[in-house]
Order: sequence, then C-alpha cells, then structure tokens
Amino acid sequence: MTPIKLYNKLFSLYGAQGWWPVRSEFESRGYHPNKFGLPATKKGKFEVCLGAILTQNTSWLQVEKALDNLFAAKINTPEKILKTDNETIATLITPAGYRNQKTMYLKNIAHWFLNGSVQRDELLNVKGVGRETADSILLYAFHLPTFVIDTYTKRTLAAFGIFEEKTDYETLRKWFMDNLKPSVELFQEYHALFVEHGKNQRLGCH
DNA sequence: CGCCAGGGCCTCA
DNA sequence: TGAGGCCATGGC
Repeated sequence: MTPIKLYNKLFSLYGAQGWWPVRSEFESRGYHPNKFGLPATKKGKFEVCLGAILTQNTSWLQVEKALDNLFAAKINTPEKILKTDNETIATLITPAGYRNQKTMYLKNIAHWFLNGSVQRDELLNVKGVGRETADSILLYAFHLPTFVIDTYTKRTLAAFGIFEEKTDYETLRKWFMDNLKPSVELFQEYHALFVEHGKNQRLGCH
C-alpha cells in the first residue's frame, strides 16, 4: 500500500474535507471544501494557531465553544491574547479543557506569532507546541507542505498493517513526505481524511 | 457511568 | 528514547 493509494481510498470514502476550518474567513463552521488558499489574512492564520492549541486531546466541538467565547470577548489577535489576564482566558476556554495549561500555551503561541519566524524548529521550541501542533500550523495556517501525523493516522496505518501503532512521529512523517510529491492541497486533504476516517471508525466500533 | 477527544510536558529509568 | 503520570472538560 503506497501513500497515494491509501489517499485515494480514503478520498473515495469521504470526499473533499475543506480543512482547516476558519470561521473568521468562511461561512458556517469554517470548512471550505475545494477552496484552497484559506486562511488569507493574519486574523485567519492566528485563528488556526489558536485552534491547533485548543484541540490538543480535545474534540473540535469543544474547541468551537472556546473560540466562540474568545471571539465574543473580542480576543482574536495575538496582542489581545497577551494583554488579557490568565484567569479571564482560562475561563473563556474552559470548554476545551486543560484551561490553565492551554492559557499559557496560547500566550506562548501569540508571542511566537508576533516575534518568531515561520520555521518548524522555531515552532517546536514554543512550549505547548509539539510536532503535530507545529505541523498543523505550518500546513494549514502558512501553507507549507509538511505532513501532519495524529493518533487517527497511527491507528489507520496500523489497521491497514502498514506500520505498528507505536511507530514514532518522525518515521511516519518521513514515510509520507518521501513518497509523495510536496503538495499543500494534498497534505491538507490527506490529514483531514485520516481524522474523518478515525471518527467514523470510532462510531462503528460502538 | 466510563471512555476518550484532531497532545504535550515532565520525570525517571 | 520510551513509558507513565499529569493536565480538565463535556459529549456520547
């Protein structure tokens, strides 16, 4: 099974996903299937950064509630994240869980957004940004062709007998990137399809 | 009611 | 370097 064959299989099952949802730039819940190039503004890119932190080990439904709270309070820029006190942010993002940790992580990513550079190594040095979060931000906010690995990816690869589930992140990322032409659109859709497939598998098992 | 979400950090071998 | 504990909340 090659990466592209697996992609075609998943795409035939679920179709275009339209990730990453960017509600400040697109209607409804922010998904924009077959419409690439989003986010196009700094505001949208920062929204992706916020979501990438908030969704750590948390369902997207809860993240949407946390983002709703932040945006309703007009806290939607790195400057406002940094100037708002921790307790206020923690209260607003409560639905997404880990409120105290994620409050610090949001401040860290806001500082990076204003002062850092868009490089993987630099993102990985931000406390609260691991490999998946870094790759998600690079791929979906800044349109750089890096491959995102998550638990659904590992689970699906294991189910197809391609890799053991405990295989480390960088090994899997390298497998995709060595065997696919670098393509932001392909990488974006592919990761989204893994998540969609993972969700469906979970529902199917119950 | 128990499981687990679109992880990551820290500690300790 | 890898396994285990910890972080928090809510949908199902």
